[in-house]
Amino acid sequence: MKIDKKEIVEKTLELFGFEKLNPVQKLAVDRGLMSQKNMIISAPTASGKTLCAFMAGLNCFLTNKKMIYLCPLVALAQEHYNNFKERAEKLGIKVALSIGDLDSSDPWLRDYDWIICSNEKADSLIRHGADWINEIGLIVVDEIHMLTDHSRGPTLEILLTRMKKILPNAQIIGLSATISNVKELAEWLDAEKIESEWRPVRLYEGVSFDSVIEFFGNRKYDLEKKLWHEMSILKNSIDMNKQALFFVASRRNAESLAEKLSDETRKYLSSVDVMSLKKIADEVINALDTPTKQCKRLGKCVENGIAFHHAGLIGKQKKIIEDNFRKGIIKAIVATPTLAQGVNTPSHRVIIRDVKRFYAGIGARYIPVFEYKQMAGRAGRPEFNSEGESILIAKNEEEAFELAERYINGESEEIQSKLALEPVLRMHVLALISSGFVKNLNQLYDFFRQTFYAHQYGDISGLDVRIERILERLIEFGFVVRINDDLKPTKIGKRISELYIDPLTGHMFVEALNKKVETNNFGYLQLVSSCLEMKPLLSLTAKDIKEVEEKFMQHEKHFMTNVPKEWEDEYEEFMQSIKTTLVIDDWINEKSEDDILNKRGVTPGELRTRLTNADWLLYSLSELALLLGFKESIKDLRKLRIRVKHGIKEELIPLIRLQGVGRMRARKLYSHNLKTLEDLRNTDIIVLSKIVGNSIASSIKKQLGEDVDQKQKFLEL
DNA sequence: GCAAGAATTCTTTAGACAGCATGTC
DNA sequence: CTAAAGAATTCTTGC
Repeated sequence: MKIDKKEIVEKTLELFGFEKLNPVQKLAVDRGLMSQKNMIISAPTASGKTLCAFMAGLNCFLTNKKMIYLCPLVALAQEHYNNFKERAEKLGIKVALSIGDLDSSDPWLRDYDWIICSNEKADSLIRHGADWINEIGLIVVDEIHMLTDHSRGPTLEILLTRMKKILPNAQIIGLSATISNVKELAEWLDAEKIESEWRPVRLYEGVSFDSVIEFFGNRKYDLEKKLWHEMSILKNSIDMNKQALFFVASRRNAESLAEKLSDETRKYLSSVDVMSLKKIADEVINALDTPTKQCKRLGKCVENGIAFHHAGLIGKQKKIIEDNFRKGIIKAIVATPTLAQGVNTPSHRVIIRDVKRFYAGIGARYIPVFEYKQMAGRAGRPEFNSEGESILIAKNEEEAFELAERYINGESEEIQSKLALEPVLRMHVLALISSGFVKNLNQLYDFFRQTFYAHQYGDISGLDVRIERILERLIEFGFVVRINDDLKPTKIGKRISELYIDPLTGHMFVEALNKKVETNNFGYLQLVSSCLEMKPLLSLTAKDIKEVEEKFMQHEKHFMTNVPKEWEDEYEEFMQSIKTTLVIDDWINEKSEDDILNKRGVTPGELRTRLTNADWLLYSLSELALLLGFKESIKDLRKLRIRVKHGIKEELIPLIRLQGVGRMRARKLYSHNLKTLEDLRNTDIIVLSKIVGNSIASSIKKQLGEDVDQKQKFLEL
């Protein structure tokens, strides 16, 4: 299908199945969306900002340039990818998804027109100096308000500053939730400011207290007095045949509320629901090899139509829940704040129960208005209703008014550059020098004068001081060399930047490798567990302490990091790193997943992220060992990585290479005295089938280069 | 003497990006 | 500038 510039709007509407542009989209088009104007489009969730990006993308495609679409979350990148790919391909546009664990290098991206990636991936691509970057004509920044995030905002800020410099002619479109200082941001990017409060559904914001839900003059519901508060709201929702999405402050709260609610909801389910829910519950329970306590608990809730949702679940379970909630089979979700910023899971009703959250060292505090708006914004499903309701839960009338004043009438906080925070700054100063983007002191300081930070605060002398301090450390670490005013990366500095690890971690690795200790796997794992990248560390509970102390004594000689004394501040953290090590150690010694999780009080999702992180860090460590010539370490680390990846003891390494053989099957083969590929080759396929089943057996034989057709036929008879 | 329920103490606290080379049960 | 809720444990009460 060919397309002309005049048809962009028309074609886009057709592809998405809309009649006409909505007010936000129309405004953007009128103000120059298709004439290369930079723009910040600030509008509520679900107001169709993505469509603007799509149109601009088409426009860009017609000029033979690439669009890069930046997302703050991998899950969002995937969602947009699916959304775009299906439609854009009809117009001959090639869409690619580039995220961390999917692919490494970039050359293949050259052949694509639209590249969807996470902010960090884009940063990494630039660090590696991908040549196709110059072909970018449009940069779309989804959720550009991420700029204000403590931990990940600075990366986005640096990325944008850099892209602006490399691609002075590219169009930049920032998509943002409603924020109060759009103007400031727009000025920085030299962009047109498009602000709108338009929503596809009307949002009623209310408060619930004393058995009523009050929408302040707009409407009011009376709740059943005999029920407890949350239940009465849910009952009220179910009576109207509406779904409910509860937001609470912690995982524990999410699980316990879901469980309590589910006890009572089963009586409101139809027999059709019961059947489909049973099926979903089974899926959720069997998402892992052996169901864990958490899986069972979730399954039990789902059976009754309610799910909890938080980061302790694995991706598969989250997806099942999100999908079935969208389909309307699951009636309610109790979630932690993840769901407010993640994939699109709208609900007719959103109930915000906890507005206070614990901040380490400070205690419980009110969450920002911005976060409230994000959660409330999830209310309303355009395809079914023309309205949505968000409800705050208050204990009494007094609190109800207080909450309404603070949140419903409140204005979202301004976004603020967090660039001055040292850990992130450290990483980016090294990256700038490593990629040769900045060649001397002048260029370095000059670069930071073009950031949002400089634009926002004007005075950047404070920042300069920090940069200076960081530079000194990088030189001290041997990652950067300074000759007069020229700055050059060292080999190791460059590698650290490419590996995307914190320079402090890099330094710790180098020191550890140089430290002449007789280490072992436990030592390596402890080293990796004490990295910044592994934080937050798994918490140490009363029942762990004994074993952690035992291991501490047992491996005292093997630690590659500095071992703190009991009275030192670092001691606590050190013990936590041992706990994390313990969990990984259990895993590579083939403890069952369920055992590990139960015994250590860890959730499946947590275990998964720790293992991925450990693998990445072990890889980085081995790369540094390679660069520094520590041959022994490289060998050890290679083996260790395989073991961490698959959760196996060393003896299974030869078997794990086979496709279709994981930790379970490898162990099974081994226990039948089949210990090497040679053993397998010498074993008859019929014998093998008895152990691992027909299809795996023939797959193994095929992989070993044997023609199995004949015997396969025999087996089928 | 015992169990239900009240009172008190203890415990814990959201989330998730990146490298690289191939394929879990 | 350091809170709140759930879980576990102990205490009280009523028979």
